[in-house]
Amino acid sequence: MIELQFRALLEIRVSRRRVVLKRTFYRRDPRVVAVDLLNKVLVNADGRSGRIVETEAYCGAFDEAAHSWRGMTPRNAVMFDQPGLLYVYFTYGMHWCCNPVCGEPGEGVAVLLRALAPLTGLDAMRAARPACRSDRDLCRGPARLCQAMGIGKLQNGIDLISGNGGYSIIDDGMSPPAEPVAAARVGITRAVEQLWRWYVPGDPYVSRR
DNA sequence: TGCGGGATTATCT
DNA sequence: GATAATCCCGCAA
Repeated sequence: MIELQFRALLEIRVSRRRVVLKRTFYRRDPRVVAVDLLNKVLVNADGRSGRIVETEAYCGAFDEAAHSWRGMTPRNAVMFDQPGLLYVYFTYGMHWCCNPVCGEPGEGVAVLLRALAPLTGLDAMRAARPACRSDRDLCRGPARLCQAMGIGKLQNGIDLISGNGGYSIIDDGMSPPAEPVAAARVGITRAVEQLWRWYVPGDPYVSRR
């Protein structure tokens, strides 16, 4: 009986989270979503989790640095799909990076997750990143966090809101920082002047200061 | 602590 | 055929 009540409570909580997250992603400018995602928690159902401390917005047709800038291709199709899906892409011949999709279906906008502060499942993260020397570097960088969290080709297109793909983003009550730092995006050659990277000021897990 | 170069392949021109 | 939303290691200081 008690367990049933607990379960019901948990489900209400989870569904509230989903409502919050749906509102976070749906019909919203990726530059707003990028700030909103700071201090939220990326969760793998296997127990690994980390707090999002650095993000970048990619703004579709009017952003020359976005994969979606030239329109839809097989690779970037998920970016044009429903908000709340995860767009995962392969780059530099060996790395995976992940982006929650936001905005309106068809817009092609998303937010690159660039760094996490590891919270739980550190042993699994270390095992997934044998080359990593320091826990500080486990999730400090977009490809590092994917490797640590177990995100790759198979996770392209999973739904973060339902959590059916094994991953979700959770609001555990911590608000985004009052004064997020806006900075230039990393590793791009076009639209470099846009300050569409944001991070938590002073956080040691941010990839570049 | 910080820099420079090599790794390695899907994707698009 | 060139490029890429990067990482890691070695070396210098």
